[in-house]
Amino acid sequence: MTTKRRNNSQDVADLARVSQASVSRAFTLGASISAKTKMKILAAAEKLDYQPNIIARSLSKSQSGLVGILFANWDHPKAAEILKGLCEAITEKGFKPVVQSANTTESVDKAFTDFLSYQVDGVIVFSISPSANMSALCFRSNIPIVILNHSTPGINASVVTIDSTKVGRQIGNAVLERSYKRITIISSDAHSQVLSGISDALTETVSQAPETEIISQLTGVHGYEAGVQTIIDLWAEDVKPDVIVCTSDYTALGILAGCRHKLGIKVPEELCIIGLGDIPVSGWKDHDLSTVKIPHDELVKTTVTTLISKIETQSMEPENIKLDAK
Amino acid sequence: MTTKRRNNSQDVADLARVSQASVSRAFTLGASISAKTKMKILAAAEKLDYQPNIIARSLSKSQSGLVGILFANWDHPKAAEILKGLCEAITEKGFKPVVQSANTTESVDKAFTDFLSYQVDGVIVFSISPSANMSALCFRSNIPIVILNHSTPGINASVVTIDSTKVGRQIGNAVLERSYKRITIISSDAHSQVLSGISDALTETVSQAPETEIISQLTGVHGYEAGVQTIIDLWAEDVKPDVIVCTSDYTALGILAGCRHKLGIKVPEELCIIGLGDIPVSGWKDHDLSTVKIPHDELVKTTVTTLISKIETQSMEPENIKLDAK
DNA sequence: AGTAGCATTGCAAGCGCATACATTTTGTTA
DNA sequence: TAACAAAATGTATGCGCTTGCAATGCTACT
Repeated sequence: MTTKRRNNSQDVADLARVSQASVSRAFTLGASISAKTKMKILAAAEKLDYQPNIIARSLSKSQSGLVGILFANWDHPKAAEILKGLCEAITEKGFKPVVQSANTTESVDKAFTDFLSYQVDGVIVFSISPSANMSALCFRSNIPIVILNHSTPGINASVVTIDSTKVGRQIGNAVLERSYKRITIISSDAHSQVLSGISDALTETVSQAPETEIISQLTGVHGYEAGVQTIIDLWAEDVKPDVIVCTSDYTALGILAGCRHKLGIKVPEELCIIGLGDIPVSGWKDHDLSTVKIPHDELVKTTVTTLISKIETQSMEPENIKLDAK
Repeated sequence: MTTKRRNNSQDVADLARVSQASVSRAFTLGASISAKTKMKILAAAEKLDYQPNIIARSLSKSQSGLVGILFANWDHPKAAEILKGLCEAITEKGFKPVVQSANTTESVDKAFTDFLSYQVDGVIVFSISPSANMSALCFRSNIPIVILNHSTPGINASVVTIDSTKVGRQIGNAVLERSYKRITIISSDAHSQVLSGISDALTETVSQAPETEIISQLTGVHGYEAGVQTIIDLWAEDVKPDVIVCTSDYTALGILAGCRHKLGIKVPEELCIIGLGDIPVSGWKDHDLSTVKIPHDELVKTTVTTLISKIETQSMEPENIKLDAK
């Protein structure tokens, strides 16, 4: 079977008895063209299944309308929601998202060079940072980068995160209000900026109450099973906090299960568990967790808005945007 | 700030003192070029931050290397995993995924025309079907479509699904083996092919055992809360199955919670709950569900492989591929 | 040395569209 | 109705790359 060529603007022009340029104008918003010929052209286009070839348009306008999304953390409880939000917001702004998955340094670099090849107009990075090399390259090429949910100092890129210091203070205040005394912090990622922000602010806040203290801090605990094990270990070592602050809701659920089914600890009577992340499960009736709500939707929208505005203004100024959590 | 033009192949050619065509060949696998000049060109390219402009390449080769992913069901428990799998598999094959979100008829059509504009080489559709119009248009334009996890007859597209008939038989056999007598089927999507396949095969299988029957079948039940309510309603109406087959694991969890916390029904002693979907929660220790495992990974890989092979062979033959579940 | 045969390289013509510029048409005003 | 401004259209070029074809360089063999 011979592959029949797609119809192009010239074909439409011939059918409508106008010049190719007019066809182009008919499909360009605000171009100088009369209503009458525009009608004629659109009719002809319809008849020929014609759609402007955006690849060609991209080439001649030297901007592709593509936004690269580099997605690292697919295990994030809200991964689907976040990606959906990004894609929809990007589409709504008249761009198209090209998604790449990457989590090692090499694959991130590879993804970035691919993005450059595809002439993306901007890049959104989720839960990871590009190498200094790549961010510099993008900077030279005038391609703005916005990083969501991860912050690395010294990168030529804008960053959108939650205000972890504020979250830490909020948790701290909540803890003080309820007169808890012994705090344990459990997190998965030891190097997370969010963690250290929370940890610092929490430490500072509770330091004002003489009898309240952080009795232990564990990192590298990730997921449900690990949560179960962790709480068992803590009790075995006789480390018994009355509040546990947990940076992942899944882990929080594991801790909860461990308390109830293995150790017979009453939650929330004997032990209060505070999670961070707002996974849907946590709202279910048979669990009782306190959760810090992260405004993912707002984070996502802000990210896209920031990027698009940078694309349109050709601005490469790095911005640092922090949103409040609840 | 004046936007400096990205370097192009001519710039590299000038620096390396060769023709522009040679630069192109240096970046084309298997092109006729000597090792020596290739080195020289690559060095020059490196120096200039040069990356071939894939947009231009696409235009001249009239194939974009883009694959459209139309993603409808972001609430699917494995949405992130599936999308990740699709993106990675597509990238691995040397293509790039462009993701669109759509669930209404109009937005699907819009997404498809966008895909056509972007000259995608193929389209993957998840959990929804394109309109007959669009599939016909793609057919005329030689753009293969593969639909994952949804089947609509009479569409010019290939379909990859699980073999629901076989799943239905498997469940049926399991039910018979354990001598359950009264079956209730609960599903979210009334029009799902998967459901009817399971339902039919299950009906047929259990019809061989005289005392076993399907006592009720509910559709439109979706999510945890709905599951809780449903089981309460059933018991209130004195409809008391000893097995519930549930096409969504979230709903299954709701039913489970309802049994245990609201009605005091012992699971699995008094009632067996069978879920379909394999969400991670279901493996947790404090739940006891039977789950039909769906080989998402295999489905995803098969989908991509099928699409790419169609792209490369220019084949528009619709295929119907069914995989086994466990 | 001469030359056939092959590997390299250069040349130039597109790919489909946008757009600066030239040209024609339309509308406006005296 | 002439004269001129504004709007509409056509013409021609370029975006950066691939690729058919022609020209060149090289090897091997007589």
